[in-house]
Amino acid sequence: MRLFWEHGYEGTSLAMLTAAMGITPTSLYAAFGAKDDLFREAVELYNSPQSSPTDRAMGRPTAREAVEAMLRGNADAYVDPETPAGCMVVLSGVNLAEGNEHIRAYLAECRRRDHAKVRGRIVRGTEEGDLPPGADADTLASYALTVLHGLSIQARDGADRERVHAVVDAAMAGWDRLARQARPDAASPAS
Amino acid sequence: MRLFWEHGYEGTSLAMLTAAMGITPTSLYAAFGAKDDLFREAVELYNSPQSSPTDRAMGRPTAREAVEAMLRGNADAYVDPETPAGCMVVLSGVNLAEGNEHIRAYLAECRRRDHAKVRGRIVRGTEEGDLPPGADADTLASYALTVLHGLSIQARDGADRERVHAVVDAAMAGWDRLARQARPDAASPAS
DNA sequence: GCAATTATGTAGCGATCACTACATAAAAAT
DNA sequence: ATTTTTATGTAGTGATCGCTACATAATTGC
Repeated sequence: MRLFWEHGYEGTSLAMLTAAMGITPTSLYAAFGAKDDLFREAVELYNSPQSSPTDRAMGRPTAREAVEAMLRGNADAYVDPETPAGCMVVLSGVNLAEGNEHIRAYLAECRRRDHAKVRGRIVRGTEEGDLPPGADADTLASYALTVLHGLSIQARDGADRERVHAVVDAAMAGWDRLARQARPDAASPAS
Repeated sequence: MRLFWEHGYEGTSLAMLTAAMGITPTSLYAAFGAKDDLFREAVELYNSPQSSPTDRAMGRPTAREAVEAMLRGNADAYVDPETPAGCMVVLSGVNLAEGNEHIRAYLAECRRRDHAKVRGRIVRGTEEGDLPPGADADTLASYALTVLHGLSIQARDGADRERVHAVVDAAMAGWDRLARQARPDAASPAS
């Protein structure tokens, strides 16, 4: 997982994997199947609920707190010196040769699910009243995930904890105003 | 440039490059040198001032307009169906095998220069008075670039023009409030 | 026209890629 | 104890990687 996380799918060779695991290619293939099977298992481990800051954050009492906690929890993980910088789902399948597009598609699907999680939490916020009823959940979620994905690049470029939290501060500064902007198809408020 | 843009440095093979250019490896090496030399030339072409939305945007009359124009100009380019999605500088050197770290370092330096450009434009805004004097230029620039970098991922994931512009709307919604937040070392305003 | 130079194509270099046939070693079943 | 099954290591598969020696073709200088 750490090798794929750091070097990406194609940047990680079987030789690197077998050396890190202390086993031979035969054993690796017997245990995990092909390279992309192993990669999927590594991504699933990365996304496991007990270690996912996103899943934990969604439980916060309000949508705003949930989004902010998601950004901060992930930001902390991105700059953790114990692990590779940034998010594995964002960074491990960007550069692919012809024939490996399914890796990108798989990771894009993971990101799409994250978007759906955040979007769902925001919708819940409008239902529970901590967000205005006309708030544009889709755009709010896209905005939150854009910042989240951007933080992966910042982390890879060496941003420290203070820096990424300052960016989260900045990202959240406009939240309330943003939430008041109704989605285009929402019914007009009765002035 | 388009091949490197789409597939990244290692995802683009010499065979792909020679096929696209219609020349043989010998001619390619005679004209451009090694693969990383060609890559650098491609990035320089990508970053050429006459086609850089960022450079054009920095000329806007206020810092806020400059940042917003930078985001919108790049966002338009990221979703242009005529070119690969997202930003070449952000996306072409993410996954690298051992031994090619200099490619990431080169692109990270490009991104650092973009940060410096935006930061410089924001500082100018504080000097010219269209931003409060204590505005935290470093954090504002980091925030703008985080959104910018995140937009590259959104574009790769298939976001369309409407979507990325909605994200830019969201990103700019908090700008004025953000600009009023003084940097930590700024002198306290009188009263 | 002829020699020197430059440009281009062919073929193949060693290295590494993901992956596997084969043989051996350990474990389980009978 | 013997056979069957499972696990593991060795060695090497064809393919492709970036790159280049060599030969030929086009161009240039005189």
